[in-house]
Amino acid sequence: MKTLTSGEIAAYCDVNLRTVIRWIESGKLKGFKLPGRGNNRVLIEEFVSFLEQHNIPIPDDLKSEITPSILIVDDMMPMAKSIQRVARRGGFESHIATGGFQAGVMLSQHNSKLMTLDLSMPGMDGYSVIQFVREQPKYKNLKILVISALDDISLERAIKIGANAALSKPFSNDELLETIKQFMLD
Amino acid sequence: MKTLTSGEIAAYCDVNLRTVIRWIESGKLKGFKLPGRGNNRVLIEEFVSFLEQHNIPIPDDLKSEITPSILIVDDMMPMAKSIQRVARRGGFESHIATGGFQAGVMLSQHNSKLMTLDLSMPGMDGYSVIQFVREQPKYKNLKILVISALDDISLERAIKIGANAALSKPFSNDELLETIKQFMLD
DNA sequence: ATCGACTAGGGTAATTTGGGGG
DNA sequence: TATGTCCAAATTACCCTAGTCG
Repeated sequence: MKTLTSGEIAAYCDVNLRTVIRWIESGKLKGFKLPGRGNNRVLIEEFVSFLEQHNIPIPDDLKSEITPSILIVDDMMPMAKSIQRVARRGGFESHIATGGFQAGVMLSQHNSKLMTLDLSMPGMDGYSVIQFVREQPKYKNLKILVISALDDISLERAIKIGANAALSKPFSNDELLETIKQFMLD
Repeated sequence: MKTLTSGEIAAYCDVNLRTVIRWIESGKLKGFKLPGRGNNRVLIEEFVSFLEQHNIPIPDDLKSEITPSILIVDDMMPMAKSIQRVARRGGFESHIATGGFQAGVMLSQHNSKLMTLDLSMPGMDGYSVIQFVREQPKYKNLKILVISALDDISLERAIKIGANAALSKPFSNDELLETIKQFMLD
């Protein structure tokens, strides 16, 4: 649980300490008070969303806390690494999950904006993953990019049940990067 | 009776160790001192109500202590339902995940205290699930109960890599309930 | 131009929090 | 690793002034 003090926030926003305290006390910036004499603390996520709401530029050292990333779900590590390289070329951070369970856990641990999903992982039903994700309100903004060597019918089915796009293997790195960009840059 | 050290509380609240000690000594946070050098301990319930009282966000891994629930991971719904019935008989709330991905997502959503894991799910490597969970500090308190029809060697292996207990099928409902109680009631 | 309401910031004293060495 | 003590730094409350806007 990373928190910021009112002083740190004042420095980030280049305003007076008192002003920050007023933001917090008026509820504009959500925070909480320590038991002592009520020193204020603000969760870093709250502060970032506060900055976004008011179109205040986000300092670089805070950006890393919330950088939207890509979750690459593929049991074939070479393939996953290859996708990761392409993502990195586009300047996007990514994480690799080689199994369904890991994917589910990592999805909530990272601020994933896009999930690439290999449909034909042995023993993992990609369709049910898509369906399950689409039933979760928490992930309604998550983009799903299906990557598979299956036929077009299968890809269309994936799209129909909630995937945002599908790439059939083999595909060029440029194609992949373009698709990634499309989702990551909104 | 689960307790926290002052250091753990300091980490949870992102404040200095000394600050925590002062909170305890001033009575703001109720705790007690060990006979030896007077090291402080705080009951987990006291700490949670302290957090609530001061509107301090409650860390995820403490939430499982407040409303403990069970995550039942089994692809065979009848089996899962059966386990759930037994759990309910003991008064425990539970959720069912029929796939690895679902399990991973639900684990983080419910902050489960106990996960029952069917080792022999088709296409899902239970061992790698156990290993992965044990690598996650966030789930260091999660108890894993392996349920399987596999031989004893397999169950021992599961225990060795991090499962807390193993039940081999078939087992009686009473056996299961006893094991569940053991973990859920600490 | 003046007023009133509001927001931001300055100064000070009191308190809390944090850091180092034992 | 946790504690007690001492000290420095940060934070807060309170009272105040300056600026903005209608």
